[in-house]
Amino acid sequence: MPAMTATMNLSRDAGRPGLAAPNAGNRLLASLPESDLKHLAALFDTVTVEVGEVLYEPGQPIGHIYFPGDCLISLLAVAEGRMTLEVGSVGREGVLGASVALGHELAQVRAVVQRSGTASRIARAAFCAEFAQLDSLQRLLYRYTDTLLAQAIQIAVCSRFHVLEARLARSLLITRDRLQSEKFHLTHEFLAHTLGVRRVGVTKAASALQQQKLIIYSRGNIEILDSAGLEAVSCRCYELVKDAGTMGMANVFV
Amino acid sequence: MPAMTATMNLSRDAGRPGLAAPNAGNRLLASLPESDLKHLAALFDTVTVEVGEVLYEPGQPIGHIYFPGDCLISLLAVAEGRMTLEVGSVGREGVLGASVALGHELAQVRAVVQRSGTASRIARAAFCAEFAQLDSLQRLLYRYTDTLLAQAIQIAVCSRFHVLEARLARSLLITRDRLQSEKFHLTHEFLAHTLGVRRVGVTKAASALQQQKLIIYSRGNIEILDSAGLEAVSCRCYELVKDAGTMGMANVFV
DNA sequence: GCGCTTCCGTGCGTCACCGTACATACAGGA
DNA sequence: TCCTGTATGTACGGTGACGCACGGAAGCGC
Repeated sequence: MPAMTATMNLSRDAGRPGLAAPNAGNRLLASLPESDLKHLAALFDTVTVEVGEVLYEPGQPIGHIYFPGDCLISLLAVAEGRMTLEVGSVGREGVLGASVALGHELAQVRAVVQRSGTASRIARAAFCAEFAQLDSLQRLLYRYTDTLLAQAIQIAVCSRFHVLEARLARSLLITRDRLQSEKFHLTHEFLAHTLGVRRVGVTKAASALQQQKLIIYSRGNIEILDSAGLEAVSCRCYELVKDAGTMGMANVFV
Repeated sequence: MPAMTATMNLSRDAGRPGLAAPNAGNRLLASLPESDLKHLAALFDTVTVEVGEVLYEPGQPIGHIYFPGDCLISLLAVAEGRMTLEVGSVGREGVLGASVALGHELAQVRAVVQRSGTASRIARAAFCAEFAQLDSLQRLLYRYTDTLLAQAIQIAVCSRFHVLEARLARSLLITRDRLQSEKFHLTHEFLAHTLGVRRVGVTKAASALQQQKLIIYSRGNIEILDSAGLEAVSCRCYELVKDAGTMGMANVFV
């Protein structure tokens, strides 16, 4: 059982110079009309979240809605016991917990910080009130929820039909895309949770990828050596999820 | 390879007496404000769809948006080859293809008629135009998309972690709830597609359920004998999906 | 009654992944 | 330097599902 600390490091960000927007770099918020954005600004905190932090737990009430800046949140669906499966991830293009505005007060999935960073957050009551009034916000959230659905569907088929090695390759490629870096930190243990398999399973698959000189890793520090080769062994789900994650947003963020 | 006929039996329904609403009994449409509904009425056709009919195919452009009346549509995510997995189903409480209004012109999943019946449909262009103007419509669709997401997530974990027998039981219970009947027609072949397994796998699991006197079946005619017993062998996903499908709609359809 | 299609049942070898247990290796603090 | 925790590697029997193939049985049209 890994250490998923539930501690919370908050740091109020009282308007840095050069940072015009009151958000922490979240693109969903940034694409709101200027007037709506100003109106919302006062209701937001900027917080810092750390790797491993658990923001939501299934069945627990949602206290705050998060608009990630440079952090990355992993959405883990939880079956009984310690069996989990990543059904999506939320970065600066998205939002976490928006469904409270539709009446779902309890979280359905576990939300774990995959990369630490900042996020703008807003209390539930305030968010619901604003949601009811701002059509621009509703529209954005609808659009984003639709892309989450597309992701979840693709992950469902993928984890049902594709072998672990291909799924691991896909997962690594997606992580690379999101983090914009060929090197990142992910232990086999963490990957096991996102892929819904045993840790040993990840070790076997990862070691196979390493023997093919596609990746190299040591104590959680993973580096992608051969991006094209990795795509070759990965399933097509990579491209599908990748496209769904960006294309859906295309006509919003021009 | 089963017969999934792509034929299309259309039958224009020019306003039956006693049928005040211009929809075919769809509750999503019914919950729109009267004024909006009247405005939409002229744009809709009422069509009849038959079991096995394929309304959408992944990667193919979406021509019409369907608001089911008494028919039931199964959403099958398709991996390469003939591997499919049901990620949700759409009845009178929902809508099929609404995501075109968000710019997704191509279907992501296969949509197959599971029970024949009527549906109100509208052409894509007309739908997009209305969507842009009617806030009430956007709001409803957002809410429904959110419940679809909840379903898809639950199905993803379920098909990853739970054994076939439990998943089959869950699937049968959900079908019963949707069809409001202890008896319905579903072949092992069809179930195999929705569960993402071989037909023989379904036969084995179904035969196990039959030996436990939970169900009885013959040539596609399935009857649930012991509802409680079936719930016992099914996974908890049944209740979760069931709740998600109704509770999300609670404060709309009072 | 005959043939055809649909639907269901069974058997067999293979395989990916599981659960568990144990071993090694590196890292950082005391 | 030791020590403890984290991270990774290996091994082994078990099993649920796979792919394939074939057999039987029930309905339907002719």
